[in-house]
Amino acid sequence: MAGIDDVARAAGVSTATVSRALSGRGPVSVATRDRVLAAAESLGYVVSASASSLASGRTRAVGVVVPFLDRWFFSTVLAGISDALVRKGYDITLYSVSADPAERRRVFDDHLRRRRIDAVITIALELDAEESASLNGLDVPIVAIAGPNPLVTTLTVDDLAVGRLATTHLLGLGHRRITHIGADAAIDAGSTVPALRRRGFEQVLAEAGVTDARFEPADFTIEGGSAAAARALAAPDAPTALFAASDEMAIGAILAARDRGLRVPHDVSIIGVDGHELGRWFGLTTVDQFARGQGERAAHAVLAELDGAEPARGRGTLPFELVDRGSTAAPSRR
Amino acid sequence: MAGIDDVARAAGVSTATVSRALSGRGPVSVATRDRVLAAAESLGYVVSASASSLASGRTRAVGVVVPFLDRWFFSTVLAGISDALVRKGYDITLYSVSADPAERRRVFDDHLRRRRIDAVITIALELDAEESASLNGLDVPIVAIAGPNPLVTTLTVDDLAVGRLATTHLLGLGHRRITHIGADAAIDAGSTVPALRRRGFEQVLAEAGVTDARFEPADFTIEGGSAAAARALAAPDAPTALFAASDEMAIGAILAARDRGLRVPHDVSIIGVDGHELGRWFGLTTVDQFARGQGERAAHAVLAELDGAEPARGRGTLPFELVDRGSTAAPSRR
DNA sequence: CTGTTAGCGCCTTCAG
DNA sequence: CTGAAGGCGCTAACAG
Repeated sequence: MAGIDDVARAAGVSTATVSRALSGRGPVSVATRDRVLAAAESLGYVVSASASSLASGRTRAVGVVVPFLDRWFFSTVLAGISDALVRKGYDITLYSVSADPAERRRVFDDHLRRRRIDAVITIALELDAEESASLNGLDVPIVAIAGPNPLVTTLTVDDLAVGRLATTHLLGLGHRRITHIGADAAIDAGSTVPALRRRGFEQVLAEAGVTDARFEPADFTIEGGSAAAARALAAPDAPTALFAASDEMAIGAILAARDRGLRVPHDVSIIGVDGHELGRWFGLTTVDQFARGQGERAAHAVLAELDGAEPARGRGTLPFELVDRGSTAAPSRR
Repeated sequence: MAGIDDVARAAGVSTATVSRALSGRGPVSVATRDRVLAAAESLGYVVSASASSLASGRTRAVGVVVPFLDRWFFSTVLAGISDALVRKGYDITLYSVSADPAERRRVFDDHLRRRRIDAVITIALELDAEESASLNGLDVPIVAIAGPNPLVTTLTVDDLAVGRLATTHLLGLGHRRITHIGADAAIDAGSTVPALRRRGFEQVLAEAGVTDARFEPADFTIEGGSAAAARALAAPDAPTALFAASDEMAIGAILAARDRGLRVPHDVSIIGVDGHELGRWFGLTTVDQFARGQGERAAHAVLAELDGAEPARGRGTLPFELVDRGSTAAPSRR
């Protein structure tokens, strides 16, 4: 494998000049640069990441930390990040943190601290104080796609508003008996994404004078959503509408409704959150949060900081939008 | 950030000893080792990946190359790989190659050659000769999860047998008019996964004396499968069964059948391939190929080679299995 | 078992 | 604009 001195020799210059020509840092005459580029090309020279990193402190890699790889939202955000980063010549180092606390600690205390990355993006991770500190200690740009976390720079959807939007939509159609399907977190857990969506739901209901804010816990899977919906719909005074905190749960709800012989939206309206591609096939009305775009935004934010931009302190705001595909309508009964 | 000499000083030994104690390579007395470990721990020392790689040639990272991140099969295999690798202290560097040939070349000619990884796993990539050569030139263990490719070590499902199994199942139920929904590749393209599944289909049909091997091309998405099924079912002499080369297409086919008012399996039987988790919700009969397990297998294969095992030359065989969930039955008409 | 001593391959002042 | 030279932080012989 060719090294930098092979290129230097072939181009008749010093290794310093090769380095400058190839990295674009420091002045090199056009003629020299072309000669170097040609030599590098013909020798198939590619700079060694470790040598370059060791000498320069830059790695041309971004770490991405996710809690799940095999769920739609995460792989879609990841795809967005990858697109944007590859285009700029960055590699992605993937850190998948499991539920196991010991393994999770190892990722933060060991893997992430190997100085292998120039920046970090976390996706929907609830970082505790220690983890936030550990990330900040890396001394690299960090962007968290997540609910607001005062400890790191975040890019976040206003999930309170998301919850309000979905609920307002149902209320506007005339629904009064509405069940929210969401995470089981204690509502006062405060700022987690599921808690915010739920609080938005309750706020709007309260403002409309609806005192009956129903709730069924579920785990953000189709299966969980299906079970939660089945429980809700089995009640004697069944809800006329379901608001699920994710599209996967909403799809589960649609399947559960069908199982009970209920037509959507005639017998029960269902709305989700996410913009899952599958939603289209179920005619699912949802609050789209443009997952892929979130990944791209995060990547751009991180790249900008690496280019010397001011770290976007605090919170960036991510867009969301109601997409009506027909799974909600006015209630046919009261 | 603490360096190796800080640890050496704190433990009262040389840096060489610290290196040996921490890496486990080379002899160190238990007492010394414990002292070093304690010092490292209390200083929060983590070895620098670039310095260590440069000196040792090892990176403790494995590259994973995928064509898509946001499709179920790929993210599921990736999750399997990640699980197995993280447990051994390896990082994953992700290379997502797009359809754009120029970008694709950059991944093989530039990114992968930065000597940032100790091994490579490719998922369902059809490598041309140049790309295979490029990978082999890396001089690291390579495992390709893919159709047989003589140029690199592969871990492959016998997709001819998969095609035969699905078709035999339908034939056994009494179907004779069967449409295969698969990739549009010319059948003689030979050894690609979709081509093999299709060939298995045609072989079994021919052996049973069925001369009418129907085919509809599609792109492995729900949407494509739906459109292909719609075309097939619109024919005057409509098929009584559909064999889709992926579960996503099979789900699309189920949706298309429903759209036409057909009941599955009463009016039309449908079988897929993959073991997609969603299949359960559609009662989809499929040939499961255990995607997550494939990732784990690949990771273990690569780790074994890194541990000095002989490269498993040639092809490893991956399991598959018919899972009957009820979307196939005897034809009700002829 | 442990310390000393060269690098690993490249980047980056510092002169020229 | 270009070259010389000293590290970047760690590992791997080689002695002892």
